[in-house]
Amino acid sequence: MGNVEAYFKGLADISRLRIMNLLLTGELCGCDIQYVLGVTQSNVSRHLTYLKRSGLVLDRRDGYRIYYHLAEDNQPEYKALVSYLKVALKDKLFLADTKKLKQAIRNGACSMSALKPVMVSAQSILQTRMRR
Amino acid sequence: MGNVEAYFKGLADISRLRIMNLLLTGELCGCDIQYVLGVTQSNVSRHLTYLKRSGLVLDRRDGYRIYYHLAEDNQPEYKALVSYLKVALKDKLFLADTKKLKQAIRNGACSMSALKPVMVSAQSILQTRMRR
DNA sequence: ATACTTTATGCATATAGACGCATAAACTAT
DNA sequence: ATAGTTTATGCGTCTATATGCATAAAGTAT
Repeated sequence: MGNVEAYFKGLADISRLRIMNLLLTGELCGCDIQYVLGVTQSNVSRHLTYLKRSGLVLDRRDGYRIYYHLAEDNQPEYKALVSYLKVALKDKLFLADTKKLKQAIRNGACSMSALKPVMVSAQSILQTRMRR
Repeated sequence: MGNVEAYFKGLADISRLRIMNLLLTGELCGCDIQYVLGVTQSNVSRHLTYLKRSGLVLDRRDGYRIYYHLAEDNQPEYKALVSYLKVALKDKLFLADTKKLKQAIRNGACSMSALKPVMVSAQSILQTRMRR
């Protein structure tokens, strides 16, 4: 499968578009993404696997967290795609997600807890809520 | 479904990417596209229906032919997408398709037969071949 | 009317995608 | 060791796509 086809298949889903929108703001761990999207953990994991398989996203492990980021591929195809996404992801849903992410980070969500170990992560809040 | 999501779903298939690549060169009827892609007529028709439903392609009837063309949407999202496609569709397959299309037109394929009614269309050649 | 060209669609089938639940796996912390 | 946090995956289910064949539908031409 060619790169372009893989890219489009990777982006042909609203959840994955929302994830890409969040990753445009920088590197994130899965629990941050789960918190913003409000879906199950397995759902986020599978979409991230799909994005990695499509060549759109890379990851790195840090402790028990895995941080995901855009592929930063040097190929002009990829750079042009990222430019397009920045223009295209302007719907209410995407803006709301970005806002929610920023609030979560301000409130000491997952991506901040490396600096503030006392804070609990976004996912742990979410899972506690779900158990009730 | 938002525009962007519909666009990506519309482009998440190699046949539809090949069709978009051909339409970047200008308006075409279905039989031209069928000839270049070398697939069945119902296959082309269904992919074109999908592209129309996604808002990527429009059509107009002229006699018993239907001509398909890019949507020429004024929305910046769409213009940026077309710009991206022009950059991204550079693989061998797409270049070969474009070349084959130009040869077919030179040889009096479907899209030329309005000017040269004596010529037979690309599809009629193809269907005759298939019948044998 | 009839034959011809082009396009669309009903039907059947096969594959891929999306989802939640439960659980495993990787790693940390005590 | 044991408990906790985060991520991945096996399983079942449901929906969406992709495809070809045959045929209908729309329009042309004689």
